[in-house]
Amino acid sequence: MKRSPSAARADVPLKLWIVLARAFDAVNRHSRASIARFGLGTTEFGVLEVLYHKGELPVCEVQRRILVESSSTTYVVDKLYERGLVRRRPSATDRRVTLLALTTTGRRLIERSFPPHAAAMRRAVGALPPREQAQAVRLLRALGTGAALQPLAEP
Amino acid sequence: MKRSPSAARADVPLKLWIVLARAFDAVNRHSRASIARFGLGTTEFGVLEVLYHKGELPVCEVQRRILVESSSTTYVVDKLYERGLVRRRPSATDRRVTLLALTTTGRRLIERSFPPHAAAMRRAVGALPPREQAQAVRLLRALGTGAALQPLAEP
DNA sequence: GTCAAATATCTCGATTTCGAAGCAATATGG
DNA sequence: CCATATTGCTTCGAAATCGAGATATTTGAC
Repeated sequence: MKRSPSAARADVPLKLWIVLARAFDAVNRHSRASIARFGLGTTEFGVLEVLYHKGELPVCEVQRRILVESSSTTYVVDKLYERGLVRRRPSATDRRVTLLALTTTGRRLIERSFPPHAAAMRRAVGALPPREQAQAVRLLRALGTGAALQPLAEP
Repeated sequence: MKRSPSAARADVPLKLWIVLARAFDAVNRHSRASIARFGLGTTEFGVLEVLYHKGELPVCEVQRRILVESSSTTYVVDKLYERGLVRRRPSATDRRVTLLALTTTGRRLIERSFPPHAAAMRRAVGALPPREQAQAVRLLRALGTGAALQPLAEP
C-alpha cells in the first residue's frame, strides 16, 4: 500500500507547468543556438520563416504566429526592413494594414537557413521516440488551446 | 490507402517544437498575469519560491532552477535584496559561494502569494484531463532531459 | 447613417535578459 | 605540490521585450 503522499508531491498540474517550462527551455536553447549561426535572433527568424512558408501577410498575422507583443513585432520588422530582408506594402482593401513579404535577399537567407535549422530541431527533440512525439503533439495542442481559452488572472 | 502527405505535413518533430512553444506561451501568460498581481516579475517570483520551498541555497543552485543566465540571476537577486526580500551570507565551506535566504518580509510575501498563484496555474492547465496531465508530465520530462543532453549546434 | 467599440500599427520609456569578460576560490591531474 | 582547468559570482554594455497609450481605420449595433 502506498503511503499517503504529501499534497505537494501529488500536485500534477503544478508539476506539469514546471516540466513544460523546463522542456521548452531545453529545446529553445537548441533553437537559439541554431538560429544564431545565421546571424539572426529567434524572433527575426520567426518572421522570415512565416513569410517564407505563407507568403505575403499582414503584420498582425505575422505577430499572431511569432508569440511576441505587437510593439516587439514592430521593432523586429523594422530591423529586418533596414537589413533589406523584408518589404512593406499598404493593403489595398484595409488601409490600417501593412503587408509584409520577403525580398529576394530575405528569401535567399531563409532558404539556406531553414533546412539546417529544421535538422537541428529534429535532433533536439529526437531523444523522444516517434510514437511518443506524436502523443506529445496531441497533448500539447490540447494543453495550449485549453490554456488560451481560460481567462487570465485579474489584478 | 493514405495518399502520401507532403514531407512538411508529416514532420512530427518540427510540429512538436511548434506546439511546445505555443503551449508554453499560453500557460506562461497565465503565470505572468498571476504573478503580476503581487508586484513581482516571473523571475523574481521564481527566486522567492525556490527559497521558500528549499530553504537557504547558493546563488548557483537558485540559478539552476529559474532558467535564466547567471548575469540575470545577479540582477534579479540584487533587486530582491534592495527590496529587503532576501538576505545574502557568505558560505563557511566555500568562499566563492553566497548563500541566499528569505527575510521575514520575503517569507511573508511568498507565503501569501504562492497559494493563489498555484491555484491560477492549476486553472491554466486544467482544461487537460488529469489522466492526460500525468501523461504529459512523463513525456515532457523525457523530452526536456533528452534535449538537454543533445549537443547544441555550433557556429 | 452615426457613433461607440474593436482592430492594426506604431511610438516611447522602462524593464528584463543576454553574452562576453573578469576576478576570486576551489578542484584536478601530473 | 603546482600549474591548469573549473566553478561561483559579478560587472558592463548591448539587445530584446514589454506595457501603456496615440492614431487611423473599420466594424457593428442601433
